[in-house]
Amino acid sequence: MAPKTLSTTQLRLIAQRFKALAEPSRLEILSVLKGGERTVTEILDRTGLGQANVSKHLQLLHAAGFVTRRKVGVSTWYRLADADVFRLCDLMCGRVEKEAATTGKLFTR
Amino acid sequence: MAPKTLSTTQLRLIAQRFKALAEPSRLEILSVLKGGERTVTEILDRTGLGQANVSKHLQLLHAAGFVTRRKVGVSTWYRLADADVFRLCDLMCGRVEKEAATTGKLFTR
DNA sequence: TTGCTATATGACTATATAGTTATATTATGC
DNA sequence: GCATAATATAACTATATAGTCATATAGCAA
Repeated sequence: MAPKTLSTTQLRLIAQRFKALAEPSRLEILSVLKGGERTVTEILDRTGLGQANVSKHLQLLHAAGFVTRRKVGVSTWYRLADADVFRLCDLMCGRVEKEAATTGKLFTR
Repeated sequence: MAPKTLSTTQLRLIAQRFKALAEPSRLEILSVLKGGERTVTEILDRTGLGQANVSKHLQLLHAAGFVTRRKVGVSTWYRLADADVFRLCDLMCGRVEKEAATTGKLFTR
């Protein structure tokens, strides 16, 4: 079972994973990967982000365990590691929507 | 129902909330609040963090909607806004534990 | 070999923010 | 009024990192 209090190390590890989800660009990349396994080039095309930038985001997401990858020839295919990303983002998205409902409406775009 | 794709604004709002959970000190504060409503001074005593630092973290957590507060006399009592923090942290904690199980064991402390 | 494509990485800049110190605010008691 | 306590905030420093540009690496084709 889970311990009552978390060690400093555990707090750092958990915070590090939240940080991986704490950037709009990375959330956008994950959103693309929600559609299925993709190459880096496909992610570039669908997000419009810079190549080096996407590559670094993918390294970070991989280090955080949110995506897996496999190399095929000259390409690298990335995919979501599991369904936790959905659960986490859906929870957060629900909060934002709920707040928008009380605060007023979400600005258009 | 949830939209298929998220707008830039929504991505920013969701990322901002993840960022609120992306710091060990804030996770520690939330962990303290898991034990119930607390004043700032109580949080200071239990975390050992600096006063100004805790105050700023609490402002941020409040702005992100994770905690509510009420003033009583000269004190401010903070408490968790809802149970989402548990769900989010438990999900992340589960990931860290699972990874620790495969990677090797978690370093002691 | 040369050239081309896909991806990764190093160097750099600009920005955000955690933490600290000092100060301001606000409520209470005398 | 004044003093004290609890909390918030402003100014500052140090560090982390998102983004960009240039370059490196690696596979494939001719």
